[in-house]
This record gives sequence, structure tokens and C-alpha cells, in this order.
Amino acid sequence: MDETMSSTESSTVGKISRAKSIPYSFVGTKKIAEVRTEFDGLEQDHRTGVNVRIAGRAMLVRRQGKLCFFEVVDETARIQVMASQAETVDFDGFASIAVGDWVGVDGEVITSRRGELSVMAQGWVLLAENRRGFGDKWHGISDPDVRYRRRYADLWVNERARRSLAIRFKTVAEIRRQLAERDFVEVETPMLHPVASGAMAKPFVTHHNALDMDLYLRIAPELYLKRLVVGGFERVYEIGRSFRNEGISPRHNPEFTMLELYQAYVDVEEMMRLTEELISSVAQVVVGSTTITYQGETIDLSPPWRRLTMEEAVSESLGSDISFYMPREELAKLVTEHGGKVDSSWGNGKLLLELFENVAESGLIQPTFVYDHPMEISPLARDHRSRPGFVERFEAFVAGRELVNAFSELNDPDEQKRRFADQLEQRTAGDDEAMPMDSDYVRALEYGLPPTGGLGIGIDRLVMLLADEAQIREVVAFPAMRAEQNFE
RNA sequence: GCGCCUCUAGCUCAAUGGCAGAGCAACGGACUCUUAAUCCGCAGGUUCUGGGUUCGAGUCCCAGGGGGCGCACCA
Repeated sequence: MDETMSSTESSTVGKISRAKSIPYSFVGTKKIAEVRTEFDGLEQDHRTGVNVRIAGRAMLVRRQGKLCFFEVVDETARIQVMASQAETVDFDGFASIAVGDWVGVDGEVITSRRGELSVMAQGWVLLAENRRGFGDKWHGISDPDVRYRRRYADLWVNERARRSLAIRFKTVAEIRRQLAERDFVEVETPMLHPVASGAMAKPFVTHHNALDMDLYLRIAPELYLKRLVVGGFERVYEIGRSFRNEGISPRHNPEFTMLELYQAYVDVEEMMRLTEELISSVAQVVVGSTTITYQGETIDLSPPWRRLTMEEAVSESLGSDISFYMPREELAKLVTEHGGKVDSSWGNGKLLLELFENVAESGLIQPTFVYDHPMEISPLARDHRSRPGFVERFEAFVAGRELVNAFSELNDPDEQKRRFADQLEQRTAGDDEAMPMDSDYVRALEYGLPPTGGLGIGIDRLVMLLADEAQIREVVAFPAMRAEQNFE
């Protein structure tokens, strides 16, 4: 035991003023997982003569008179810590450690008579009290409201909560690593926007006092990232929060994380390849396989992914061929027949999308690229090179949900201006989610955007998939909640 | 925003309209090999809130609040 181990101090620690003698540092010699691997396979009732120092949280306590058993958990693993009146300094003090307290322990690595790898505490020190407790030791905390509000407790009590968030953090780190490998530069763009454009959604509004102007929390970073491409950054990406002032649901949090990526000189084809490679290799690293189970379905993420046009997807689901070019009345009839809405202002493009969402989307379980979207619903994508009325765009669907949206970026400033004007028309026609005009973005295009492929991946949804979680709140550390009533 | 479900001790849950309970946690005590749940003892409540029906409401009705699910909106 060296001088930083304050077991003699701790020996004076009583229950009343426990917190007062808490040290300012306590550096263990090993993480618990290291102890476990290093001393794996010992026979029962064995003493190694080797001392280790570990730190963690006492998550279970079993008192047995002059002997006491704890399960101490750190970031890496859990291990049994034993204390005995014969060997442990201030045994009574140690025995009063409660479930949830943080402790530092110095002791010999042994196995118990039952054979469990343990640390026989000699010195120990309280590192923090848990005054609140962790609730029922068998059932833990099951009230979702309490779980999300007190995530710091949830993470100790519900193994799955920890696992799902760990998958999230690892996924983001791995995406960054792989994009760096492909020479993409991670950039940052504004979150406070004078114009809420780049997507179709209702923004949050805020106000800047010194400038005396309203600003919008960004609904998408898209237009700024493309400005950077105009500025000469040829491969950029941003993983960051966007904000949409819409309903909260099992699949929607008001702030959510997207990866948006832009690569100069390539088209939507290249974005497809990048998508399937990136997602499958991230899955391989994060969950150890490209085959995953999501809500009971086995999903194979390995490339190549299935590809079909939006019309093909609809035709397949309907069992009869449909076409974007068929008369509007026929398309509208199909939409209503299949439970969709029809608005008199909608053209064939919106009708096709509505039909797709109603009949095809939820059936796309295995990874599927749906491509060739109508221009009407794609104001930022470049005109299709051969099909009038269409753009070069795809969305990737997995488990019946949109996961990726990508296109060959529209780089003709005149056409972009015209598309914004169309949106404006839809806005005045009552669609308050139509995209507003961003004149500076059009000006940027006038300086010249090279042919560029762009890609957006919903990180929360990707993580839901990898973690097999049905609810977005399970993969967001601190999901949006109403202000807490009756705080205690 | 609409519909359905739900709210009882710190936690997990009981209680045909008839005395609000159990297990765990806490607290006091016993126990030197335990593995969520050893034994003994003790304590713990505005049954989410406010109205109403009833001799009597945790239970039925109405309104409100929190939460969940579905729909709508969206990613």
C-alpha cells in the first residue's frame, strides 16, 4: 500500500461524517477487466499473493457477520470484493458501504471457497456516497420517465441502457475514423441560421439581442456544407445536431444527430457505394457483424444493397405497374385507394411519394436503395440526366425506415433559384414546411459548385438499428422531456 | 394536435365499491464463503391533483397534470 492509499484515514471514517475524508484522487493500478483476464482460471480457495488497487461502484452488498461481500463495478467489468474482520482495516466502516457508493480498494487477488475471483480488501476508501439509492436491486428502475430523467442512475441499474449508449458513442467514433481514412475533413457550420432552409421542417426560433434579429436553430447543415465545397473543401462532413420543432415520438427527438457528407467530382452512384460500405463496415466494427437482428428481423447489411426505383418499389408492392407519367387522376385514385391523402395542389411527384410511403416503405426490411425521386419533392437535387421530372437521388431504407438520403447536388444557380421559387409557391399555398429561399446559397452557386455527391445519414436511427432499440430515446443520452413537475 | 392505456410506500407491485398490503431498499440486531431474494425486529402512505356519485371510493364518473403506446408531422 503506498502513500496515496488513504486506508488509515478511512479507518477513522464513521457513518456520520463519511463524506468528509474523501480523497481528491485515487488512481487504481488496474481496471477490473484487466484483473479478470490476468487472473482468469484460478482454482477455488486460492491466494495469489498479488495486490491490486481498483476503484468502482459497490453495486451489491452481502453482509455475513465478520465477513462481507461486494460487487464492485467499473467502466470495464465487475468483480467481487471481500472484506473480513481479520484482514480489512476498519472492517465495520467498510461493511457500512451502501449499494451505490463509490469505493477504492487495495487488496490481494484471491478466489473464494466457492471459486469466485475476488479482491480481499486490506485498505479501502470511500470515494463518493450515493445518498439516493438505486431502487429495487432486482427490478431496478423501470419507470421510463425516471430512467430518462435520471440517466446517471439508469446507466448503473439497466445494463441495456449502458450498452445502447455505448453503441451510439462507438458508432460515431467509428464513422469519424472511417471518413478520416477516406480523406474527409470534419467541419463545423452554424447552428444559428438566418434562414431555416436545407430541409422541409418547422424550425425553432430564437432571438439575438445585439443583432436584434430572429435566428433559427438549424434544421439541416446542408446548405452551409455545400458552401464549403464551393470554397474549395472537396470532401467535407459534419456529424452534428439539427433541430426540428415537431412532435416527439418513439422515433423523433426535437434535436437529433445527422451525418452530412459532400464529395466533389462524384455523383449519386458513388454515394450509394459509400453508403453501403460505410454502414456495413461500421456495423462490423461496432456490433461485430454485418448481419444484425432488429426487432426480431434478421437484416443483412453487407453490400451490395438491393436497388430499385421509387416506381418499381410501388409497382412491386401494388402488384401492378405504375408510372410517374401516368395521368394524374389515376395516380390520385391509387393514393386514396391505399389510404393516402391527396391535395389538389400536388403534382404527380407528391402523389408518387405519398403512394410509396403508404404501400412500399414499411415493407423494405432488408437494406434497399430507392432511387429516381420526382423533382417536385427534391428541391436541392440535380435534374436526372435522362428522365424528365426526376432528379438523381436515392434514399436507403432498412427495417422499413428511411436511414439515408442522398443526391447528385443541384449546382445550377438558375435552376436552384427556380426550385426555391417553386417551394415559395407551395409555402403560400399553405405548406408551412416548404423550403424558404436562401439567396446567399444561390449566390454561392453562382461562384461555382463542382459536380458533387451529398449524403445524409440519421445517426440516431442507425444506432437504433445497431442497438436493436425501437425507441430513439434509448439511444439518446438525455432525450427531450417536459420540465419536471414536483421535483424531488 | 387527436385517440387509447396508465399513475398506490424510496423501488417493484397487490388490494370482487367495504379496516391500504407484500417483497426489496432503509433503520436496529444476529451471522467468516456469499452470488437478487439468510434470520429476527422496526418503521414507512395527501393511493398524481381537484370535483362528483355513494352509507362508504385506491376502485365508478367528470376535469386537470405526468408518463406510455398508436395516429398525424417528420429524420
